[in-house]
Amino acid sequence: MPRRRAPKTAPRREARQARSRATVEYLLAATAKVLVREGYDRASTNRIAEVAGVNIASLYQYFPSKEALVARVFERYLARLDDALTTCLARIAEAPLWPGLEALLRTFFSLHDDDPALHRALLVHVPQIDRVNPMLALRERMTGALTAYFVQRRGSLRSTDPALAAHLVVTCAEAIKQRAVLEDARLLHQERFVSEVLELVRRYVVARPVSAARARGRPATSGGSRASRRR
Amino acid sequence: MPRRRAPKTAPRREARQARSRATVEYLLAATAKVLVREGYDRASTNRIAEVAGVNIASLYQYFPSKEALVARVFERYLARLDDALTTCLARIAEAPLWPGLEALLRTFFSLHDDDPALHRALLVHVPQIDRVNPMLALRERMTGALTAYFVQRRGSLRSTDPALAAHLVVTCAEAIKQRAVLEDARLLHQERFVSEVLELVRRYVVARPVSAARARGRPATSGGSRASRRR
Amino acid sequence: MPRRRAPKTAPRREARQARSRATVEYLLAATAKVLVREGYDRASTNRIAEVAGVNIASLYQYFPSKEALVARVFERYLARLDDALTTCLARIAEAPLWPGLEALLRTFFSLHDDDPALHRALLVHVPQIDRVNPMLALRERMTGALTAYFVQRRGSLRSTDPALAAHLVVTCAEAIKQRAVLEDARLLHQERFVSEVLELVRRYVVARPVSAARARGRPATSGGSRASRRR
Amino acid sequence: MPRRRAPKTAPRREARQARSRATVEYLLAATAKVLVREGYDRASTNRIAEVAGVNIASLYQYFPSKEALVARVFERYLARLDDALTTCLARIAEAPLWPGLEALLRTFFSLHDDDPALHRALLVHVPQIDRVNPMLALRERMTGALTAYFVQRRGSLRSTDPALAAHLVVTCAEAIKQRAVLEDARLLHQERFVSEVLELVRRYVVARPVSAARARGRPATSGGSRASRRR
DNA sequence: AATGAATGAGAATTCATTCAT
DNA sequence: GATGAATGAATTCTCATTCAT
Repeated sequence: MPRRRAPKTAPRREARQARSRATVEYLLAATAKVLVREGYDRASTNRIAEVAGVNIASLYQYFPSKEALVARVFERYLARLDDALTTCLARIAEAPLWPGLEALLRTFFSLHDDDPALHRALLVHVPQIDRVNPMLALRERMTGALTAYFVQRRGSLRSTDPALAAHLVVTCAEAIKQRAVLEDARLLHQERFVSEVLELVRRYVVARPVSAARARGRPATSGGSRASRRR
Repeated sequence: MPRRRAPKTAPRREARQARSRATVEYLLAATAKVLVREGYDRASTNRIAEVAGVNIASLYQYFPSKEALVARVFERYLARLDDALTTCLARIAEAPLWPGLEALLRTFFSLHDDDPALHRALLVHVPQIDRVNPMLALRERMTGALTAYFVQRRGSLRSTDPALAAHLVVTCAEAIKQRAVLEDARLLHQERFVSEVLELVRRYVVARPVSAARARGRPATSGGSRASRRR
Repeated sequence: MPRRRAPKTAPRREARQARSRATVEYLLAATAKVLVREGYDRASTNRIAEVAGVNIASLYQYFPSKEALVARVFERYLARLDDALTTCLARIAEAPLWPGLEALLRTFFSLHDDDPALHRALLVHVPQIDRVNPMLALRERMTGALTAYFVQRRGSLRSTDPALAAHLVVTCAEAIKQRAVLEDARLLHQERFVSEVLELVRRYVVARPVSAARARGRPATSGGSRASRRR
Repeated sequence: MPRRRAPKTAPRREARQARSRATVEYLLAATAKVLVREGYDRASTNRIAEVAGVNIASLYQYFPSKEALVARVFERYLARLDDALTTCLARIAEAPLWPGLEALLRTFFSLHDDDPALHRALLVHVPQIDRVNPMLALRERMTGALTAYFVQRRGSLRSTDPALAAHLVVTCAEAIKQRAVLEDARLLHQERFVSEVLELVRRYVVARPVSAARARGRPATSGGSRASRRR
């Protein structure tokens, strides 16, 4: 089993024609499937090609390594989340501190269910420090955006260190969601759970905790439907 | 590479004699070393035996699989943390809600540096859902203990769901520490960082946020030295 | 077919017990056989292991690569020649220029027939510039020894550059033998052929070409049987 | 890697049109380049096509195999040498034994530097017994021509076996040049080196070694510029 | 005539694990 | 009880070559 010292992840040849694009799709679908059913370690390139019904050599024409395949699957999986968060960030650009942040968190928590099993597999099996790990990139982008968001609302922010606050909020929110996905994804649909998490964040972030009544006012722009459900 | 479907982890034979015990020590030390230097995937039993200077057949006399070796290393690595937390829990058995919890958290954050590289390797490479993962066990025990702790102090607890509160506190604390270990272990020594984290937890946990002055009173029993350093 | 960038040739583990030594022998024999029958390119490690009746993994326990196997076979094959030449060099240490050189050349030409097919395969298929090529080493040693031999007999040497003379003599002798092995190994047994070659060398090396009669006097110490056969 | 048992080398289709011819040129240039830079083994048809900027299927439209490509490159590389030797042979058709032979050898030694790296790659990596190896063909032609040349000058020839003499001369000359190309191509430009080699041949070939003065007379027709440099 | 795509076959190498002494 | 040796089963990755459009 000759292992590459530094697994390459750059795409090899781009699929242009319809047929090859289909091949790539089969491969990615098979990767997800194998990842879910057999785990990262057992997901060999041969197995993936077999499940995809694609020749192993074709696999290597489009992906230079197993890592590249998994990274691509991961990226795709995160793309929706990325889009949703980016959209939400735009929407709350003018919102006050808390309603905006609440909307962002609700968006984050609500978008988890494309394929929970795949989500689990990706979280658990993909080594987390990999520079390629697209979740790291997303996390960093989010931390940056949130820091900027906090800086612009310094007046309402309790902490004097917006970057640190953003770091902690992102870390906690991600961890809470991650554990829920791994252990019981339904939690993320339960308003009892979600609002408890929101409370945790709000009390940390917002400068002078407003009265509970005001705090529970509807979030700025998004997640409204969900927010109203609470009551 | 014939992979066992269900990796065994039970110890095979008690190493009672001195020589046997030495062999086991060599093996565990080698496992840690290889894990750190080459990562989980590259840590083969052959390699470990070689580094340990132990015959591969002897390795299998004491450990039924690679997983068993790694699990044992992990357990050992967590043993100190486990001890410290258990001790601390005993000490704060009678303490009020916050000082006790602060002491517990400080203990948790301060005990991270036996071998950061090993810590990193274990965190990153060992699949996290593994039933064998001793960190899951520790986490569950801690969540249970904290739930009990909260139940006993219901009056001071803000949340009406002690179990959920414990879950969130454990999840966040673990995630924050884990990220620090992976990215910059020195953070856990910086009072600015630690007290920000404590603030996050305190505001969530404690019923009526006491004034800052009272909140910063010294913790109940342990972590005192560190706490006193603050002022 | 993941190819090593720099093929390793250092031996891996030495075979100590009788059983493993036998395994190594089988492997080397199989390497020679496959080399002869199928050529260097077709001689895969899998094929060699199969022919040897040895598990492929065992092969890799003793040899880190195909190159290492071939190099070992080559070394062994050259060992006899090396020995014979070294012995002869000792014998002619005190001999005059020509008889000594003739003895050396006769030794060189006569020792070719352990396994002509293997010889052919080695000559043809093993890339010649490979630093590992043991023939290069032998050639260099011989050139050095011959240079020293010439220096000590400067008076009788026609050329004023012993190193260059040695270089040319070694080059030509090797090439002539090599071509004979490749095309018609019997030539090396025909005195007509051999003495023509000797004449070529003698006329180049010896200062004042002695008369043919004297030149054909018996060589100093070795190769005598063969030499006497001539007349 | 499905290897043909008997690699075909016949050209598949005449490249009559301009574009086709250009394609062929690109392919041959790429073959040479890859051969030099990566060696024979690594020179895959895919790689060659890629470097040539030619579709792999087009490659197979003009060359039936990798061997055919390499053989064609080899032929081209030898064509100049072949031409030069043929021309020289014509020129010395009426020359006396030695001056003619000297001219031929000087021509042979002087024509080596089109692309030493390619020369080296071809010498080292192309299996030498290959029936396709164009150097064998050239060598045979030269040996034949030289035999005829010797036969016509029997009177001046020392040996009584012109064919054997030609064989030895060709073998030695080729070997000397080959080693020079592999180890230090500049040697072939140094008159000290070349004239030593010439001396070796002259003493073997010419019946009654003429005096040094006469032997160094200018060669018959070609290589004169170089020869004149000597004095 | 050219090209994008596909592929069967196989090469090198390693792993986890068990035997026989 | 320790050790040298052995091994079945994978794994990654490439090659020469052919199709289908």
